[in-house]
Amino acid sequence: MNAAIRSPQPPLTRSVEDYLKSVFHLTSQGGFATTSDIAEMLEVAPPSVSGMMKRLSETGLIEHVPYRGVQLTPQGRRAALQMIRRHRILESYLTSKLGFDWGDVHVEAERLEHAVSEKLIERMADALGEPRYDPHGAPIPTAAGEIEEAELVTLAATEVGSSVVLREVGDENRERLHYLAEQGLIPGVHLTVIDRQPFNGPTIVRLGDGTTRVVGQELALLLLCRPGEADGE
Amino acid sequence: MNAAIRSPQPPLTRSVEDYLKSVFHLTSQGGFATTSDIAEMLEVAPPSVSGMMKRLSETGLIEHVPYRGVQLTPQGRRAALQMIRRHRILESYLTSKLGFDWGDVHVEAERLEHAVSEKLIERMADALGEPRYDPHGAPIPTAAGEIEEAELVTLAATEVGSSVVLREVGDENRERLHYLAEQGLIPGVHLTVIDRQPFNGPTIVRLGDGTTRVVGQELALLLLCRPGEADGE
DNA sequence: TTTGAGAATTAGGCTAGCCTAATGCCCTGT
DNA sequence: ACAGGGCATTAGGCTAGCCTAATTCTCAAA
Repeated sequence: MNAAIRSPQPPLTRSVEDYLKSVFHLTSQGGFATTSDIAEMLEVAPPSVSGMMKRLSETGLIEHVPYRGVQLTPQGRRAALQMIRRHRILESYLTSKLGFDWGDVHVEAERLEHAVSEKLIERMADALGEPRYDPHGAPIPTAAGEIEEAELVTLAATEVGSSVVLREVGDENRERLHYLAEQGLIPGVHLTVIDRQPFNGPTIVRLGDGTTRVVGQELALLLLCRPGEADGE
Repeated sequence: MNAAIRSPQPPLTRSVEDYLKSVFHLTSQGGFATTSDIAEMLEVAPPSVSGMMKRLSETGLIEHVPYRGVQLTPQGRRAALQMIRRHRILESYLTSKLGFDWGDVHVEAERLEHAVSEKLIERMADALGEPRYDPHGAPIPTAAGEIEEAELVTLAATEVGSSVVLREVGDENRERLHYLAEQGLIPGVHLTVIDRQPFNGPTIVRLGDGTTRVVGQELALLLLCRPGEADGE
């Protein structure tokens, strides 16, 4: 067993790194990542995914159950978390130190994450004071490969009358992020759920300053909240 | 003429960017860059260069005179200078803002220069106060694509008895750069050329603080100096 | 003026990643 | 129990970049 382990393992290609990240995200709720989900996420054709999955399972980064899907091996998970750490540290650095807008950092980080050295990432993390969350509120894996798993619920699923804290915005679309920031809907803000219209209608929330927002279902599904009155961070 | 120009020109690949940089450096003294020089600089086989030169001349980035060599077209020169700007801004940023050693920044910048956006480079340049020289003293091209051309002479070619200012270290080797820094031989320092041993022997210089250094020919060829008593920068 | 060394190019092959078209598998609904 | 839809996989092809081996060109020296 484990014939796939070679001592000086070759560095991963950009493509491989992207595939691993996709599988990580698609399996974060448990279960398998399917070929077509990966294909859609990476914007490639399904046969390209099949081919890559074969290669990755040969090198021991994923476990492939034909016609069922894939999961990361511990080795694959480690690599994926490293990429996610890079991505989120980069996003944090670009916003904090170089004045980038939170709607712009994703694409920038997406390219840079494949080019930065471990050393550079740790210097950035250090300069930032070892941040635990990126600008969108997503947890940053530690250098050791641990990631916080919070139990968050989408704003669309909160109970009317309850109070929640917006913890994370699960989106990377520039325009949507700009809009949300304008509305003051950014990680850390306290929300009281005033009402929700039926038939997947909008959720109405009150912010800390007493103003209200009407949040459509599409956006409400992206706003991940921690229930309860508790204070943020 | 100029059928090669397409309106939405495709982005250059990493390889192409590297070839253009090589040609730029190899032709900086005028003349043609030869296939084998490019091959050596990029550590590829000569036929790979021939193939790439063919492609690049088809896309109008270089001018290829078969069996003679290549030169950059204005378009190719623009692209090369952009890469060099990126590289040198990155080196400057890494040393100034993230505490990197001047011996380490080259390899890091070499990877990053292909992944950074124009916007990021300009933010970095801005954060640095639009630096004109990188940590090794090399001039940074402007965003508009202009680069300073100074008339420098290697320390090995200076006149015994003259005073010079060390302006630039034309090297990217980690160990050599560390050694030079230890010796205080960094851009900006004033040197008086005390003596030079015959048969390509070492050059002996006195620093501003009165101490002397014995600089072997190999290193002396890398130290680019501005002659005369004039003050630095 | 010829010749041969050395440089450049052409010929032919390989891998990584992608594609489309063809085929195969799985499972649900009748 | 099986037919068919939908997803996955295999088959076969393409490009960018690299390689080695074979060939061609250039130029200087005899």
